[in-house]
Amino acid sequence: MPKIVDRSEMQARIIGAGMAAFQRHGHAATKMTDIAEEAGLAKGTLYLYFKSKEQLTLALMQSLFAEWIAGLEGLPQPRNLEDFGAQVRSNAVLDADEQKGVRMFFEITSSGVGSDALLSAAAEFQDALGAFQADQLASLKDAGHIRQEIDVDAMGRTLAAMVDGLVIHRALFVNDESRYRRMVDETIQLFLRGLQR
Amino acid sequence: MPKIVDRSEMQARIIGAGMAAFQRHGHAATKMTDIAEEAGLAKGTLYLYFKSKEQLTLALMQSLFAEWIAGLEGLPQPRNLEDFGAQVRSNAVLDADEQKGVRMFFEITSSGVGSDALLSAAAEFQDALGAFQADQLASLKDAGHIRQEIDVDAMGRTLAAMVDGLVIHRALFVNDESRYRRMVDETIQLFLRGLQR
DNA sequence: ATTTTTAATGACTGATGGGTCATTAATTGC
DNA sequence: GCAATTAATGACCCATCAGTCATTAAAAAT
Repeated sequence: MPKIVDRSEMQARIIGAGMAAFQRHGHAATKMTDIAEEAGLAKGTLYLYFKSKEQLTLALMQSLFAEWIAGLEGLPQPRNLEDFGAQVRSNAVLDADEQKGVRMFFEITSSGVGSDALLSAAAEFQDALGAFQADQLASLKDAGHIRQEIDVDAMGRTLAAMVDGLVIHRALFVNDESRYRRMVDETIQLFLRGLQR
Repeated sequence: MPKIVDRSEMQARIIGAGMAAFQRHGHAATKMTDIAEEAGLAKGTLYLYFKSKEQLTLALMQSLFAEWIAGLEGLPQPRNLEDFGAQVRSNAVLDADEQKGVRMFFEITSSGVGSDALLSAAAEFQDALGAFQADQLASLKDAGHIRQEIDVDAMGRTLAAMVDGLVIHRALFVNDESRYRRMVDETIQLFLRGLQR
């Protein structure tokens, strides 16, 4: 006799709406009402699925991390340095929506919103990204394409950080697309030269 | 007969207090009262010198940019690649206070606080940083220490972005000091290898 | 010392927005 | 259709905080 609802489906719907709202107006400026409206629900309903804005934000970010990590899973190991460069490029060149996502990511992580839980989730995510890069590097190293003395773990994490640097500059400071393209080109050159044996 | 006060000195005092407060608790969580208390003033007094929190934030950031840029002015041109690597290292390795500053910088720029004015000031600042790096690279290029086909302008801006990537990862995600040191080491190696002719 | 002028103050206001809950709507089983 | 149960709603509550302003303090000039 009870009305039955798929809880996790509902949560996903709310998270999707939150994503859109946060990306449009920023996290701080987004009201719970905005998210509700975006999701086609009333504000009170949100609180049946998340007990606070902070918790919703945490769940949203975790879902984003999972999505981003999943996007890497499918990628093949690079056969050579050119492959690797192409992959770096595709990580660094983002469309407008992805740029909004990056901006949101850094707004939320750099303000202390979800306090500890969120920051450590973000750190874990970055570690996973670094591990992915390290894995790619390791396969290049095994195949003899890069110098043997490279510490692939440290370098993988470093690459993740440097690509983040590019990407956040694109999202915040570099409006000119072609200018950014040149930056990415220089980056690839630097990487290829710096890594090759 | 009037009581006379040095306006810009007072503004500097308030900006200093704001800096401390923002770094301690984050920009969003800092109340005007906190800043006033830090400055040893009453809240109302702040409004005699800045007409809103937003404007105070803008002035604060501009002052921070000026300070950071001034810190570069004194630096000598690198005589060789080792010099350059050492300079990159000193840009990337920050003490706890500087890390707080970095976090504040990205919190404020990635939320849309000062809207247009602040973002374009930040973009201008980044351009100045990039130009500084470009200048350093140009002198290395002239002296024949790096490859001639490098586009020093694009590469300078790129270096600024990549160092920002490292630095923000340190401020937000990498707690382990020695781990970060390894990342910086790998970065320097990559740069030196990638740039040298 | 007194006057004049501006600086500083902090109690107050008004708006905002996160979070609640009594009420209403839906859905399911019989 | 009806009863039972849970879902959804949005008006309401209330803590917070940016910004104001009548009042008080300070200092400069005579």
